[in-house]
Amino acid sequence: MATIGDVARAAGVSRSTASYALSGKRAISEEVRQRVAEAARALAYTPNAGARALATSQTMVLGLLAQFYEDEFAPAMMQYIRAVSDTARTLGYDILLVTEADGARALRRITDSRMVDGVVLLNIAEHDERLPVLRAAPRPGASVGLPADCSGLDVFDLDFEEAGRVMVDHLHRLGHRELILISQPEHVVHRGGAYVWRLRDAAVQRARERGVTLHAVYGESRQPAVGRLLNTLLDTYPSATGLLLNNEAAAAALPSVARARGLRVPEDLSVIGRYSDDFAATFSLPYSFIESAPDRLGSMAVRHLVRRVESTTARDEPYVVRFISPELVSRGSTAVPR
Amino acid sequence: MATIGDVARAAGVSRSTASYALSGKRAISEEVRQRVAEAARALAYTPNAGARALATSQTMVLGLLAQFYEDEFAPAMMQYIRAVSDTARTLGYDILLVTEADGARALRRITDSRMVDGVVLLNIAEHDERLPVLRAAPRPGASVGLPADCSGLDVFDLDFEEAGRVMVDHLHRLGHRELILISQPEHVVHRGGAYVWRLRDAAVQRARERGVTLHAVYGESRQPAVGRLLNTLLDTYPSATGLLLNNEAAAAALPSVARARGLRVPEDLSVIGRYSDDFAATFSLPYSFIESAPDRLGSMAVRHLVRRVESTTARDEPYVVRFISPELVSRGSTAVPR
DNA sequence: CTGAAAGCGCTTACAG
DNA sequence: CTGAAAGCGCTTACAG
Repeated sequence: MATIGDVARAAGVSRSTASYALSGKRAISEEVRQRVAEAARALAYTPNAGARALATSQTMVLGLLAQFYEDEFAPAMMQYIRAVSDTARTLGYDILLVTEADGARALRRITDSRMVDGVVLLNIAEHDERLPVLRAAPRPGASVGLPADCSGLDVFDLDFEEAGRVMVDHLHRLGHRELILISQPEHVVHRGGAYVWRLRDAAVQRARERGVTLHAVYGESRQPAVGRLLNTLLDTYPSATGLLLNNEAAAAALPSVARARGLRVPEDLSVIGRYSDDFAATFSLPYSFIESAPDRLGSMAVRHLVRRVESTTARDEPYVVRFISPELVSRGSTAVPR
Repeated sequence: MATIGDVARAAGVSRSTASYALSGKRAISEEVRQRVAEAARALAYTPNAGARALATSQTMVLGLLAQFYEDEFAPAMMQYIRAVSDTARTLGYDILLVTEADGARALRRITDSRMVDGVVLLNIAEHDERLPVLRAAPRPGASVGLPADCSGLDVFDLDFEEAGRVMVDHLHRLGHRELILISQPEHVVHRGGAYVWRLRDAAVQRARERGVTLHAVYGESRQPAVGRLLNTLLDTYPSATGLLLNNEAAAAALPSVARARGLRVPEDLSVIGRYSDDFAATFSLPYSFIESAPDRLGSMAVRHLVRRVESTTARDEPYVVRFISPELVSRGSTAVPR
């Protein structure tokens, strides 16, 4: 493989001149610039990334830390990964994907060894063990998801409280007075999935304010348990007219449960989910839903991170916590109660 | 961040001794070894990855090239990515994930710049434009999926021909004489998805040999089209007693279609799918299926790649093409025809 | 068993 | 506008 030295020799200039001609970081006579460009082209010169990283302390790589849990409904994760990866590439960065079970250790490894210029944390927990590591790390980070302590990183998340209120308000306005809310399984809360209780608590409170009866339960994340649960709930609360789903697996299972029970949506039951448009397409879910916007969140996280990485002034700006407002996408699955 | 020089100074030895003490690559007195280890620990020393890569020409990073297509059923991809990532980490490698639309260009970029020691290609097409780039690249590669020309890389795939035969034979043995095979959409074939016609052609031929009528059609990849297609086919071939699915979206859509038609499986219809165990769990598919084994394939690809990367003898061994034998996982969805 | 030195391939002040 | 040189942080022959 050709080095900058080969290019310089071929162009008849010094290595520094070749470097400057290629980077454009100082004035170069047009003639020399062309000779260097031509030599680089002819030799198919590509800078050695390691050497450049060593010289500049920049790798043009971002770490992406994804956590996987056995008991979790996986299809949602891919969209965040794609959003982060695509946005990063647009900005000139590659992605080092880390799926190690011990996220804290992995984070330390890739930042301490200077493999990455910054880091995006996915699937963040309320008291995420990666956070102290990130705060002590020599590289900045951003998270998708809201931890209890947001110091030392930029945070991006859906406004789950508002999402809960929007769900309740929407059905209340249509005249519903008894609703069921199925959240993620309780162990997701124990693991630190704050978005579960954030939506739930806000929905419960809003329901109380509106005089709406809300049966808030924790769900399951797998079939057939989640299907059974849906049936049990519909049996237990026959007078409930609306179903709120902060649980992807439950949403994916609902169509077949509804069909089996001969339950028409929205005539017999109004339904609002919380997932992404892409998820709805994959599972062909015919329900109105709060868009969880993984693409927007992933993209925002990367853009902010890159800004912090690249600008010396941005590096020391205060950290931000940014919420996306929930958008209710109508698919016609809500109506005046029966 | 501490450098090897800092460690050496703290331990009162030269940098080379510190390096050797840490790597164990030459004999070191136990006392010095301990002093160096202690100094490294105290200073939280982590080698700079770029510097090490420059000195050793090894990055300990593997590239993972994933292609995404708009018209594709995405959930399957994640399992390959996880398998590759987890296996790589086990072997001491990190993963550079590239999702760029222009895969050939991306491949050239990461290999020419020496960002990676080797490369895994996912979602490979029959005449994949990344292949010539890989053959010319200074780094070895492995693919999951079988291209037309396997020269210059290691290839791993499910034996889709055998899968087609196993499906037909299984139902033939039970007494079925008329079957429907739903493949991926035809545009997947046009794009170079050879596994589609590999399974299809083998199934067609085996059916002919066995005297079985096989209606082989291309499917859809999205709802609601795929649901409509299922209904149309079941209407068109009412005497067919078995359904073979080489199409994830169709498999995911079948339960609700069957329920809507009051169709019992396997009493009225025997069904065999082709997907992974994980996919079956996610969509709670109650059908017997040929395991597509993304974890095994991803893991094999990485192991072979790493062997080639690390061993000078393996580097020049002939390239391999390895097929996984299809395993029929019984879920009780096949029976003697009605 | 240990050290001084060269070299990996870049970038960027320093000097002219 | 251009070049010679230093330096980024490692590893590894070379020498003793």
